[in-house]
Amino acid sequence: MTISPNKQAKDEFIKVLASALKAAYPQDAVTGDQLAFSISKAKPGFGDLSSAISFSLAKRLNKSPLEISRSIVSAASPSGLISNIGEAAGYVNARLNESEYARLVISAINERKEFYGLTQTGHGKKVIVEGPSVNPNKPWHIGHLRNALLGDSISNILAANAYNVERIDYIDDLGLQVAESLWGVKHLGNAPEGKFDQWLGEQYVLVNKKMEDDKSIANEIKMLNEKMESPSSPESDEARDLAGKCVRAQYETNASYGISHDLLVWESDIVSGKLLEKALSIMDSKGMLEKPVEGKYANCITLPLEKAKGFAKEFENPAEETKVLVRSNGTATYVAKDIAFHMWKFGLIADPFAYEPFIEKQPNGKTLYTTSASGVAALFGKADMIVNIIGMKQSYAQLILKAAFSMAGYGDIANNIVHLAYGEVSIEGGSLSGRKGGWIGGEGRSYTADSLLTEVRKKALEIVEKSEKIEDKRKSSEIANAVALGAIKFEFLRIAPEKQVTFSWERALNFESNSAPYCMYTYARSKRILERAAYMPTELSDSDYKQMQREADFDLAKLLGDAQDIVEKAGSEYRPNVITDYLLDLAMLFSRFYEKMPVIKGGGAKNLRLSLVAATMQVTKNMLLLLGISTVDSM
RNA sequence: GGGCCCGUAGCUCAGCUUGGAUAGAGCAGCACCCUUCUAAGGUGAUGGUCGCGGGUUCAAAUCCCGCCGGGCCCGCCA
Repeated sequence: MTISPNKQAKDEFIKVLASALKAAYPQDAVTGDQLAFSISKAKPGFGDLSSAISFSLAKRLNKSPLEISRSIVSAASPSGLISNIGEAAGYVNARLNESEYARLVISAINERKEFYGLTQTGHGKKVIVEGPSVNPNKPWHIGHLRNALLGDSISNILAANAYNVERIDYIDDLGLQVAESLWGVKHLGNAPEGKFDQWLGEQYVLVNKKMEDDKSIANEIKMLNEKMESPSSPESDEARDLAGKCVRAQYETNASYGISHDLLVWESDIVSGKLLEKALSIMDSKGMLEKPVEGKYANCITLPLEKAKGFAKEFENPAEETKVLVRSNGTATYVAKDIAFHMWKFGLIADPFAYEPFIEKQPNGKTLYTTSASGVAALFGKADMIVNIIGMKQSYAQLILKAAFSMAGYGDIANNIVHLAYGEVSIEGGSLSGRKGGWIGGEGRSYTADSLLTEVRKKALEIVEKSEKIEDKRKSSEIANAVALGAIKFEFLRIAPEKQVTFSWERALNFESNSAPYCMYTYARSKRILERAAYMPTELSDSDYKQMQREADFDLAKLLGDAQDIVEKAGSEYRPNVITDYLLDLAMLFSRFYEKMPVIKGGGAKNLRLSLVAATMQVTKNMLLLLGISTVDSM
């Protein structure tokens, strides 16, 4: 496995520093880790890499940072990728051998192509990413879309870091929301029309309005919900059937956004598979549970939280010292089902599920499977790590989940559950409440994921149709679609997950700078250059590399050398915005290069610049793909 | 009462995990650049008490403590 050019340069700088330090201060050992830690990118005008090691040694050596840095520089002998060592204000600055470094970067990209930027960090460990788990009784609104896009991108990024990723979508077909919708379908007397999830979501809003006037409906629905919970009752079949229709419609949205999953897990299958009983018996055997016969929690099964006190601050002084897992009426709470589900995810409970295909062919070409009453056994679950893409609101519930594993003695597992808590999406002056219908919006524009795509596509098509660069007009709608998808995805993913988002049509419809279309545009421009030049990849000679100018040419090469480190960072932090930031830097640097540096008319530098253009294209494409965004050849 | 997240330019955001050199982008506004590889672009100028106050440190947007403002949670809802 190749290590990243950036790391290679850093390693060589460390070696140079280490031997200089040994010569200058033989008595004082400095570890490689310390040196690695001290190195960062140099500020513009100070070379390429900087070490702040003199500052951390100052006290120990009882010398000023300036003095130390000078001693290091005079003892240093640059070699390999490091062409020069200098000193400024206590920093030790290194300059890279431009030709050698660019050669390293360009040949790595030429060699690895679509695999350039990928890492081995995950070593094939299995990770389950769960999301978006939208209730199966309404269409996706833009908040669900944020969840789905984060999940999709994080899955891609983890896969790029050599994790074996399984994408699971949990379907809560037994919730009160489905009961309400089912009641509506039975009693409102409306016939389905249009996209089923949209229609069902509207019924749900109507039911909630009706409930405000007629309190008795709530009781009927509660009874309906209890019947649904008992496996193989007519009501449970009806609910599953209704939810199934809705999920199929929701997966049309999935497909239009180019998102795929591996498996649907239905809450009703968790119940009929007796996961809960198995989970409770495991917890009982660890002595974690209580079954009070009197008092507030009479006839419940509860999880006392005293033992969780050391696990997190939240449990030190809680309002409620106990979490109910099974209610006095015998039904399970959400947290109980989630604990059971996670025991299955980690393979602590033998797999009771049967599986069958739900959608034969998704955007990624793979089949979507579902848990079901009939079907075959398969290899799902048994993960080493779990990433749950779930809103910030559920932080406390996710914490109890982790604490439960910790209390059961599975500390490793508790540490391997990652809750990616993302901030809520709201709209200007309102919320996206499913119940109240905030997502329906007004004036013909709704806040569903479907409607967003339609609107953005319309705007993209207007612009695309004006473009003179698109020779084949039949391709216009295809291009507009790619641009619209890119714009939407980028706009969500560029914001750090934990931030709240207030949706704005103005920003959603802006395709300039800080956007996917900007990155896609630089790709299309590059593509045109290579076409015009009838570019064929070739090995560059020493004299080609000698043509390189530090500004623009080398800056670009240097940034291209960071791709692998960026992918690794995005993966370890579960932050797609690390990728969007990098892409913007790259597109910006390329745009400057494009303005400043003639490529085809670049004379002696033509070969080198063509290679740089091709390399930038490849890296842009690879990184956009991690966000689920595809490129177009012209726009 | 307790806990979690956020607060950086008029607006939308990076940077904070691991403290280091003049705090970076984009949008809006101002002045420019298409006979030259796609102007969805580029250049320049303008715009900042990094919420406030302490502390630690040679060095704080970054770490610690305390406030203030916004959001969320602490259910036999999911």
